[in-house]
Amino acid sequence: MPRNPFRYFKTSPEIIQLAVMMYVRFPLSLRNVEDLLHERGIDVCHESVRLWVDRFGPMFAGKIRIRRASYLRQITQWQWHLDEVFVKNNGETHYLWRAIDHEGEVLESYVTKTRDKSAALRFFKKTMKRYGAPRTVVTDRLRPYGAAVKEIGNIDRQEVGRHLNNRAEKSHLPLRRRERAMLRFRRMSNLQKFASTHASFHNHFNLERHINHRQTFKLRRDAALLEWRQLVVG
DNA sequence: TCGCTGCGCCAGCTCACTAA
DNA sequence: TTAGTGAGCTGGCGCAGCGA
Repeated sequence: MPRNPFRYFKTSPEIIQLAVMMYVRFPLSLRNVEDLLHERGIDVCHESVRLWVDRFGPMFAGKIRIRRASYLRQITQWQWHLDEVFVKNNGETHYLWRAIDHEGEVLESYVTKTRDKSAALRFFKKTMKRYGAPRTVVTDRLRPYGAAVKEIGNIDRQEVGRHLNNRAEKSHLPLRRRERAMLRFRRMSNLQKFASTHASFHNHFNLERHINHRQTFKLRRDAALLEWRQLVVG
């Protein structure tokens, strides 16, 4: 029988879940979330929100990943789009590697200090360990990708093109918005943890509003919210 | 023991002010 | 008009102390 992770917390799991969702999903600061909860008659300090996000964010993200696992197994072997983006971390430049599938689902996020062959190789192996080998890999012209793909033995599956990888480039935008709201990340471990959590939340709540009819979008939004609320129960 | 709070620190950003 | 500077603000982070 697994222990209830909320057993010591004085605040109800529903409120904790709401606060975590607000902070991770939307570009809000800890103090913004504190104010919004206060508006609903919930009095907590911003530090409690930080504690909850740190403790329960990865837990919720893990549950989302487990629930989407069967869906991901069906589709993720089609095509991967890989891209890396630099992120300032306490003044130092780090690189956030991300793998996106052909439907815009964020498969993996990985933070490294360098942008070389070994970093690309680690990222590849980590992603393939979780999802298996893709049919095709789309990358930009960054050389470490070619070297890593060659070492893995998938060179015939790599597609390189200036505009082919727009899907991956565009997928950075939500994280960039979030980063701007946070002003910066301070620690590499926090960046890695937040990037993974943010990706899971984004996958769950990304309902492709722009390509669905309003009615379809509303149904999918209700379903996502219902599933989200069941995470605490399940 | 552990959640929660309050406080202070640090780094980055914005904007008003000043000098050239 | 433009570039440089510094004060003030914002938000993340660390930590000590309180209370259940």
